[in-house]
Amino acid sequence: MPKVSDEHMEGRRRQIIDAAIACFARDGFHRATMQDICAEARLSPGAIYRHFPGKDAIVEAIADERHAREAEFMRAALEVGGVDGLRVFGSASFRSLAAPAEKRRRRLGVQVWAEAVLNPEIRKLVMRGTKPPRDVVARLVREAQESGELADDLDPDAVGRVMLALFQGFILQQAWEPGADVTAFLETAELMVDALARERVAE
Amino acid sequence: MPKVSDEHMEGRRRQIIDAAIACFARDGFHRATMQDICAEARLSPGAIYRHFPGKDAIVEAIADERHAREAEFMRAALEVGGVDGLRVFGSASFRSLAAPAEKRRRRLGVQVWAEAVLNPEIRKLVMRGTKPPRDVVARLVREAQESGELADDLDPDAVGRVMLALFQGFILQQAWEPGADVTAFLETAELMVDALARERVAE
Amino acid sequence: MPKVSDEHMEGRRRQIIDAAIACFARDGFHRATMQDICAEARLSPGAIYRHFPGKDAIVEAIADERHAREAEFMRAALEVGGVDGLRVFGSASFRSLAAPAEKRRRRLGVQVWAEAVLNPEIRKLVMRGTKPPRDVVARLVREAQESGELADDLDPDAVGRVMLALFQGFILQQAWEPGADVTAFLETAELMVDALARERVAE
Amino acid sequence: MPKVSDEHMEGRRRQIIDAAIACFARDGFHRATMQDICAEARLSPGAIYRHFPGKDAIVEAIADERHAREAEFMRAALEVGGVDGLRVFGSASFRSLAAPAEKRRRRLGVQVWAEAVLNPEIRKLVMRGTKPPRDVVARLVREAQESGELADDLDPDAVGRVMLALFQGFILQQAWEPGADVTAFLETAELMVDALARERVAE
DNA sequence: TATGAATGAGAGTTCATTCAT
DNA sequence: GATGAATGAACTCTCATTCAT
Repeated sequence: MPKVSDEHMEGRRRQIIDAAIACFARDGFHRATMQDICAEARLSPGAIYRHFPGKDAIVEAIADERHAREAEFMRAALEVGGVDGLRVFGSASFRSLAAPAEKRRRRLGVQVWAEAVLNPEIRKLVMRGTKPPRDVVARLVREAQESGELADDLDPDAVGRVMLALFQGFILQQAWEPGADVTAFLETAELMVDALARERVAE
Repeated sequence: MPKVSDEHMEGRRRQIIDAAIACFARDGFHRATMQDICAEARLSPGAIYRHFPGKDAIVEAIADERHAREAEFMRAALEVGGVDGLRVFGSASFRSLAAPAEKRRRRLGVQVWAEAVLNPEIRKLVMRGTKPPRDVVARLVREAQESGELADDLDPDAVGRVMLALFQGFILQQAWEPGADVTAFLETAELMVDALARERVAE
Repeated sequence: MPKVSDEHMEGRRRQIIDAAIACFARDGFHRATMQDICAEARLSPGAIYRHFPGKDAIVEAIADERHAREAEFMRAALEVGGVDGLRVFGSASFRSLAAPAEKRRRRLGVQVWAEAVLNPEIRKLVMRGTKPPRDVVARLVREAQESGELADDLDPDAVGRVMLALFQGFILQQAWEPGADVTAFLETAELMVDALARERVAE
Repeated sequence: MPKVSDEHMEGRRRQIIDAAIACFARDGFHRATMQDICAEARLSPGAIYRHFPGKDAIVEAIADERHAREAEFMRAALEVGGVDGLRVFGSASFRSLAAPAEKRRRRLGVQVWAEAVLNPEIRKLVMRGTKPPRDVVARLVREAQESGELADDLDPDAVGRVMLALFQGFILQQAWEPGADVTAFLETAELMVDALARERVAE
């Protein structure tokens, strides 16, 4: 039972992870019980423990999954390059999170962040997801500095952190107020980036 | 020791809240047990339940306390007014959170945010703390627009949200990496604000 | 401070017992807390523990109080004597319990009975209250047998138990259904006694 | 051991109820702890909570079980009918409770009564058990009145209550004094019924 | 004498995890 | 491989009782 079993295994993992995502987004990691996840996945506890050694492992699997989504944006941004690449990356990332359908994703994200503060294992996983985007931004900033689009005194890594912070704050605020004005937020963020670039051009 | 003063009562509340803050920052709301809080406060369960009807109430009391800290910064910023007020408010707020001693405060803050996503009561409390700073920023932006320091097409409320997002992302990142480069982050954020203002002046 | 203190002591005891009666009748012995009794008595725990060594002692004091009420009926019944004395005693006892105002007394009585099953101390007290009425009935029956009013084959002690049982069942049923038809019950019970006597006369 | 039969399920319920009956009869509802019941049932807390949502539910299940025992007596009594049916019902019911082996049952019964005073849910259940016997008695009395065996001025429902009261008082007294003279009590009660009937015949 | 804040053992209940079937 | 009944440690919260004031 080799190949079929592997596919089956993978299918079960997905089924469990999806159920867990639904439960965790709804109730948080601690209030969601394994029984809740079993019910949501329509699986028995035994079946779940065959695929994950415990509740924490499911949390970790979810934390591990969170990145990778932006890989596509990053590739596209790097192709464009420079300040325009920055803009592409920024607005693509924002838009991917702003959709109402992403409400669950945002709620879950905040849970993962809080857990990452407490649990080094989770933190490692989460940072494995946040580091690449920051590096992409830093690289784009460096490119823009080399081409004269941006001032040299900007710290590329710090810009990476600042842009990440904007995303994070945005996700958090939307998790609290799903109806918050998303467009104005994005536009304002873009204006700030543009200002940095435009003033350079204006010199 | 009967008939104690209100001061004593208030002192006990502080003692419990401080103990709870320590426990929650260390282990999170859900992993910290009432026994942990009792041990930390060197008080018995009964003593704690005399002052709070349950664990949730302590969480709420803590969430309720989180704001008010910025009140001083806000007052100062409004006195200065305009883009300079914005700068004062921004750097004061950042600096107040960047100190290593605030590590616990940052960790706890992230816990509260996650809880606010799940618990409407906590959310209400948290937003009662985030709304005034956002409003102060919006007011300073409007002043700056009236005096011509900032472009009219900036949405003042959105700027409030963007600045709040910067703080939040900053706290989160520092909660994960207490050694992250704080100065560069702050400088970059200030550069962005300056850019908005400078380009206006440059026109 | 001799006499004044004694009166005061006794007054406090009454105050506490009355409060406890109210609480126990409302919630039962186990659900009523010492705090409830304190609140009802408008006294502090310390004050109560000065007069009673513990909750059980209050229960015992109450169980101890329950009898004595019928002493007057018993005296009157013995004066009348014979079957008529039986009738006097029966209807006086019933009537004293049937009044709506005695609802609390009935509820409390049932609590005490249940406790008496579990607690030998309480049981002793309760039986100290039930034995004399049974003995009075037995004595009246013996009188009636001697005067020929009742058949000799009646067991006087058993009649005492039967009459006590009628009271107890009546109290219980009324504790469950305060609106139960009391008059019909009493009349039926009297008819049964009368039948015993009448048939004797009829011979 | 998954997917067990309904029989197994029912068996566990019995096991738990039996353990609870033993504990409650010994210590009362409030002093018997869930741990006691677990120990008596040789089951873990979790196993019990799979079958009952809480301690109260076990109490209710027990209160609900108490009736039904008399169903057989009632059927037999109704077959016989009239005053003889009354006698059959009475002595069968008494004898079923008088056996020393029923000591536990009597103790538990008194606990349930006390609880029924406080808890409407239990009361409803208990009265669902006491109403049918009362109604059977009332029906037999009516039959006896129609056939001239009993006087028309007897209130059939009140006779039902009186007979129930006799049982209840008897159970209570025996719960207090397991060695009380049962035979004499029953004989006296029968004499009272007989007297009512005999005097009618004698007219 | 009275107060009431404080104690702390222990209550009912939950839930991550196991394992016989 | 899947099931789900069972486990039992650990949780939050209660409340009879004490004792410094």
